[in-house]
Amino acid sequence: MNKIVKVVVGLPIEGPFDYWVDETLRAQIAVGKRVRIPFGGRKRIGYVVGQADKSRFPGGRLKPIFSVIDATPILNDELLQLTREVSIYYGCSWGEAIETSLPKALRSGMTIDLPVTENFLGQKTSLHQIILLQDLNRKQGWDFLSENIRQSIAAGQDVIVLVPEITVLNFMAEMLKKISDKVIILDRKLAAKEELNNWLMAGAKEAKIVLGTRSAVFAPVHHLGLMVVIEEDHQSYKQEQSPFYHGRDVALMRAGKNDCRVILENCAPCPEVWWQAKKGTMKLLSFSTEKSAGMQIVDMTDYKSRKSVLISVPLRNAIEKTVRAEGKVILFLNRKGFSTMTKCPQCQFILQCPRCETNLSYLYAQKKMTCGRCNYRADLPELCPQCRSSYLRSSGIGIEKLESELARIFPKYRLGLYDRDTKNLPVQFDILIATQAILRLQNQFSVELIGAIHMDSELNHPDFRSAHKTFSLLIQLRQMTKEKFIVQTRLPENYCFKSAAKMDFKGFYREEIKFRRQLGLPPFNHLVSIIVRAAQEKAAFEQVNIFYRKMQDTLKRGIMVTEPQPDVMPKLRGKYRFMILVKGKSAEKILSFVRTSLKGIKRKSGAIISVNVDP
DNA sequence: AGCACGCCGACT
DNA sequence: GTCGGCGTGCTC
Repeated sequence: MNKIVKVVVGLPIEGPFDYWVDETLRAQIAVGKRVRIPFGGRKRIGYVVGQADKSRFPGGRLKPIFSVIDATPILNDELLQLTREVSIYYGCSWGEAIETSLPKALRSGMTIDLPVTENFLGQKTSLHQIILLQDLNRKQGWDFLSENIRQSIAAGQDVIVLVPEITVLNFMAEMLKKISDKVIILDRKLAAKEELNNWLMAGAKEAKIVLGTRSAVFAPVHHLGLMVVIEEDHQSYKQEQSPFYHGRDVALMRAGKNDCRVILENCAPCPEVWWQAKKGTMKLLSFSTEKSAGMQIVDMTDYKSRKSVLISVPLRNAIEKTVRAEGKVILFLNRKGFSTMTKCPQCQFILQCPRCETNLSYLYAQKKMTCGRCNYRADLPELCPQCRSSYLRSSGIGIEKLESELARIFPKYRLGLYDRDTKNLPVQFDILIATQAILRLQNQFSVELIGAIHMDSELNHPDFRSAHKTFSLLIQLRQMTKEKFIVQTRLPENYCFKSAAKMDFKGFYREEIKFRRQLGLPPFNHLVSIIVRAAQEKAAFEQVNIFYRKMQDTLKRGIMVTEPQPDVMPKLRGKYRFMILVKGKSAEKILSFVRTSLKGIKRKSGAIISVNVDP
């Protein structure tokens, strides 16, 4: 019965693979344990997913496993099933899904001493219910959340709370410690040893709160009662490498298996999620604002002619009034650094990243040119590197340039900067000039006035989520101001601004859903994006077209394929990128279509194809 | 993902 | 003649 084990590995190949188990190892074998195996001529770690008496492997005699690593399985049935489901949905191998679910210490084969605990999979412990919590009132929203968490803990159940990133995690940790003294933190950025320790504590028997980033959705808790996803649509929940999973969606999968409750929290929910609530799959719970700060839209088309006018008259007046009354101001500009383009006025040469071909930004504080996509850095050249006859001129506005403009306009005001790399909020300031990184602190402080310098850059992105992203930014910024919110735009008639000004959520989602329906975008279809990348542009281009032609030939009903186009990032880290979008009702059907199309096509050397479900 | 096997150009 | 290019295919 246990002569043969079925093993999967953390590689993009399906398996499972059969191995022979020597008699001396048979007693140790169990599903969910790690084993050391010979694989493709080298030693690897494999994960036992099954046992058998005989193998159907046609290749003759099986290789024997070297050893069994774990005394107790590190994966219980629930996590085995969950990772299996994740692998099917996102189109990766089971082994890859298992590997992303584990702390790095365990992937590297470290041995551990794990106590034996049973898990409660399949036992109906609570009502499976999904709540979409729209929390525009921090007090009531928090009361609701903490009450739910408290109830689960009191019932002896575990709670998993997912947060988008570390600042929110630290803040939430303090809040959650008021509810329970057992708050376990899980984050891939922890040191290997600490990560493993916390992972082990997450698996302990007593009820606890596991607080973590994306990967904490796989926390090995045994009696899951509630999952909370804070800022449900945050970008960081989507893994940008294979497996391209979304933390929120895996949370929903996991909750479905365990019959546990889910609370998805967001001020301006993702339209896909909003639609679920509208259809009744989820319950929408809205706590409205006690008092909403006034929002004023300033039409900047009038300012077009006058050069270098960043601050409109109404905004300037509001800043003066606020600072005079000893209030604080945030000016929002979603662009790091000083300038965004550096050009030679003589020969028109533009400084670009050698790997991404994007214009380099200048970081004034660091005196460096940098690429916003990769981590390329260079010094600012004295003269034009091409014609050597002129100094370079910079244009394009980042927060550092805005700071210098403001220093000119308001020489007496204290100015501060805040972006992704800012560690601490400036201690004293009258005006804080910030990128969207400021939203990390949205629950931690607020100001009297927020001015958005131009909100249009987001809206002009060729991304079907851009309208919602803009709306969401507007709503979140508005929540951070106590008195006034001024938005400068050249698109004042756009529904994002109009509905945000009126706090008209229904209006916004009605428009957005209409737009999504017309174009057959989520939630009405699933999207799968296929990115073909290669160092040689020709290789990438030819590969994507080979693939596209094959897809055309084998096209199925209900599946739509767009023509290949350069990706939003046409070149990244030295690789040219082309994209195909596939649309269809079911992600699984799209994926199986993509798989069959992929089979037997001619492969161009150096071209890499990656498949991203729900990009 | 690696690594081995396999079929066409410049070397001692 | 052989060394080696990377194109193709497999890993129990």
